[in-house]
Amino acid sequence: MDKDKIDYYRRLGLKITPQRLAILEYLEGNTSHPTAEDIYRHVSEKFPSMSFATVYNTLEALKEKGLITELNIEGGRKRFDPNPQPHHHFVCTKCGKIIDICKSLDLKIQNFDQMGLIIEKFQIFFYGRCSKCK
Amino acid sequence: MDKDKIDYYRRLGLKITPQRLAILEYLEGNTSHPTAEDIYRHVSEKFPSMSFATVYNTLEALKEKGLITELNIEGGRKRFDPNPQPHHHFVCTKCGKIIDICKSLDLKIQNFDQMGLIIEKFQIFFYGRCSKCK
DNA sequence: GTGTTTGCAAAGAATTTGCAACGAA
DNA sequence: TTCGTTGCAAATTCTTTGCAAACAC
Repeated sequence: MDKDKIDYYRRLGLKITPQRLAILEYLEGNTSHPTAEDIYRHVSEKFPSMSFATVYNTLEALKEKGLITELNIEGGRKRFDPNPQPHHHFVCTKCGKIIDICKSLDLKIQNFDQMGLIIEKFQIFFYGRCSKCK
Repeated sequence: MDKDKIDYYRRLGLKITPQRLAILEYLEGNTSHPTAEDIYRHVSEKFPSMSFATVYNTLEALKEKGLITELNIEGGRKRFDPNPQPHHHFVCTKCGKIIDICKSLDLKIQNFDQMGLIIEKFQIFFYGRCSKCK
């Protein structure tokens, strides 16, 4: 990872340790929506002494900075999504694959103020069959 | 609960035990999106000997019959929603309250077939502030 | 009677915590 | 030097399982 990017993370208030760097590198451009375990397995190849606590720690820090999103999808475990642009998700009900749906979807979100609600963001989960499973 | 309703559940293939009845009664019309623990706490007042296994058992059976939906919302624990009509959810990012959004939302879900995806259903989570927290 | 459900206790998965040692800035 | 991070192990939290007894139908 280049210095500019590291400086960017630092300016956000993240201390950059080698472990964190490895996690950031693994997440960068990753569209597989990994679980904490996926991240642990991958990064601990490079840092065999690394613990889960560090993974969760780092993920929590990244979440606070808005660099990743936590996805809670049926199946229990949390998944982490480093895609910074607003998007939605398709979940294959057979194989479990999660696909980013990046197209912007027009949604009439008027009338929420009448209900006294202020919407900050919304997230859509589509469920169905992916091209391999249909 | 009246006999007709019980018969309805029986015809779905559910054996109706007193514990299950109590769970069904608790869920009927319930819009609080309870966790398994909420259900356990409430029903165990009537059946102090009841175990969590029975709660999870029953919820699993109801889920299979399509009578309830499982919601996975940030925070880790599963929530259960007995509202049978298609709807979406608003989650208050401050107090955690979950509100049903029952209005039908037009969503252009064309083009998914071009991506090779077959959509069975979709679910929208809105995040923001509720009337008390804004 | 038959097969399912219950309750218990124990196991299991996923995540979080306490704390001493370490290391980035 | 300072304060946040790491690694370890243990603790928590939430959910599931195995099995004998009880129960619905």
